[in-house]
Amino acid sequence: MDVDAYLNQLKGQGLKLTGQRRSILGILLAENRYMSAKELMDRLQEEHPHISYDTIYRNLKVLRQERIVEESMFQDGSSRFRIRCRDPHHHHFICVQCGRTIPIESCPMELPFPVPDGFQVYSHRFDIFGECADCRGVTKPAPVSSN
Amino acid sequence: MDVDAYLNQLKGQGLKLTGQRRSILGILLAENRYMSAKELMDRLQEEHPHISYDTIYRNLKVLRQERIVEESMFQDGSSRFRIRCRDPHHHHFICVQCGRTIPIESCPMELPFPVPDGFQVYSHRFDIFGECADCRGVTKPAPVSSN
DNA sequence: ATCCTAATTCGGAATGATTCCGATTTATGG
DNA sequence: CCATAAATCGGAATCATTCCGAATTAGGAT
Repeated sequence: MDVDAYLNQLKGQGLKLTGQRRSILGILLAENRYMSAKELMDRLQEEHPHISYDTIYRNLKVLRQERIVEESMFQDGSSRFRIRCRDPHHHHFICVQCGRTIPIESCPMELPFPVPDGFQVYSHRFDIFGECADCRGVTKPAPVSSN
Repeated sequence: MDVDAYLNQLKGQGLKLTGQRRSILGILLAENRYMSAKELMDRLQEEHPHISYDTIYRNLKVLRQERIVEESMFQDGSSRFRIRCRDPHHHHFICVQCGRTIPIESCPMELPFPVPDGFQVYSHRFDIFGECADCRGVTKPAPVSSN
């Protein structure tokens, strides 16, 4: 999927296609991994020297509402953002170094455990944190990240 | 397990048994659920009107290192703390209202999925967020959830 | 091409959780 | 009761995130 498809979706919602918005989308699409707001800021300043965090967070929120971006709270207490996976699964191996993600081929909700009486489930999360082959400097060929 | 057992463990490490430390342990043991630093502050001020956040966080860190307390990053980006479960499992239904936890009777790591080549697993997390029967004020069985 | 207006951006201030720091106090072994 | 390392306190600092008011801009209508 390319930037234009997403831009069209935004336009359809009456949202404006600003340079900042294009850049945020472009970076997230190119990187295809979890990024922090600060990482985005550093990259965005190349093209938009005066961009503010407000703009970054505001756009990330819009993109999240449009289901283009997904957000995950990391262990350090800050959010990371990435282009949303098109696949239905929602779980990843996550490299704590580079933010790369690799899909997990199953979902724990498939497991047959009992839900407590009266408990209303809203959401769940399942993530496996670690270090990817590249970041570990392992000699083997690195698995290609996707999704 | 009572407060004294934990206090002995701390004493064995050359740590001092201060009133603040006792109170923190006492509250966490009595509540037996995830609590925020602020919740602890509110409760602690009853006995220690001048206690500081520094003291709370410092003690929580010590207790975590002693494996007495466990910490979990919640979705709002702030940490919650609770007395560590003695059971080996580490997954919970978590009520987003009151912080109550109910153990999940399985662990997703039992599932047979492949680990990517060269990926070194450090940790994983699996939590199911929702609302418990008490907080929902339910008398009846709950509707079935999804996801 | 120009206008209009809602959407967006900007910079800086505000917020909230958490940590740091220097000065002071305290638990505990001897 | 002393010595001293451990712990506390209050307030300042930090970091991620949000808020706000004023200024700018994208995009449809004229």
